[in-house]
Amino acid sequence: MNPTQLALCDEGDFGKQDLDYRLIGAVYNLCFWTSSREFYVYIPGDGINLALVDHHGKFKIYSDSCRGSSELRSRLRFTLGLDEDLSGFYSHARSDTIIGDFVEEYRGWRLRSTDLWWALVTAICQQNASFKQGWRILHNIVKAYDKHVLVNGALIPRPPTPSEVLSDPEKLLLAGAGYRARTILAVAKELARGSLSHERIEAMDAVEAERELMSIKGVGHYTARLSIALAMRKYELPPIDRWLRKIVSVAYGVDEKFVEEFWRKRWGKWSALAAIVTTVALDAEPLGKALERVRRRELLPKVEINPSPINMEGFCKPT
DNA sequence: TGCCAGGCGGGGT
DNA sequence: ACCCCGCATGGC
Repeated sequence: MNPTQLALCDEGDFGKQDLDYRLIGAVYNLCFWTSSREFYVYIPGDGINLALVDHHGKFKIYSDSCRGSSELRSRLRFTLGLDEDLSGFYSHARSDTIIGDFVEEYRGWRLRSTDLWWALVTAICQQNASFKQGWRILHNIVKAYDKHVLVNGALIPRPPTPSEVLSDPEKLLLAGAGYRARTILAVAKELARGSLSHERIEAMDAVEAERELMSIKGVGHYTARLSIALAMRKYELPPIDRWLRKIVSVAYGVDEKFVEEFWRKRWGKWSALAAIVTTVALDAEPLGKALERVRRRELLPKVEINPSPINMEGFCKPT
């Protein structure tokens, strides 16, 4: 299969301000799409649109069609979270027991978003899996489908589309998805036949969107909420898994049964972002180690841990 | 080697 | 409204 050739469509400079593009590009990004001075990010929407962004905020947008080029730039801003005003979140988070240190130190970070399809696949891969296993599966899925775009002579991997996954579902198992494959396929089917779409979910509020996504078998609260956060930048519904539930319960002395209530009351419209930040601050270490980190107040990411959310290079290396 | 991990649904009470 | 179990897979 030939790679899709992309042409330069737009370029410019977003400016540095207080943003840390290195972090924006690195956090929870697979190794195909990051390097030491720049990163790639796919822009959700029609066609294939890929941006190359350097650590000073200079960007190039490559496209297969270059339709709506003026709009692409603002969609890229959204994808990078450049206009997300986190001051309310940070002013509150600064004094937080768990993520206080992180938000002081990593103030220039923003969450990158993805399209709904890839957000769902990402979230499904995390089901009943450690950080390492979940992201390894996702990495393996990209490799298994072996799809690329051609940009300036460089072959850049891209995620398979729902139809590509439907036409070769076996590759999900090859990638180690296990029983998660069934859920990924269910999502792919709905997206392919149009009963589910990024745009439709985007138009809903978080509660409606969650209900809609949960109508797909295999998509529960966690998967729906993480997807809504990653794809829509709507954070009011926190994806609370066993890991976060236990950590919050220990760190704040809240009964596990009331963690969700506690968390939503504490973080309000930032609940999902606070949950994601917690995983980054603790390097998404397995529960036992993460609890130990909280106990010892080691609440900043450790550069030597690889793979970790801030450095997923390790997944590209043979184990 | 088992055991189990950032879920989930189905089937019990 | 709960509790409990099985489930594919791979890491430890």
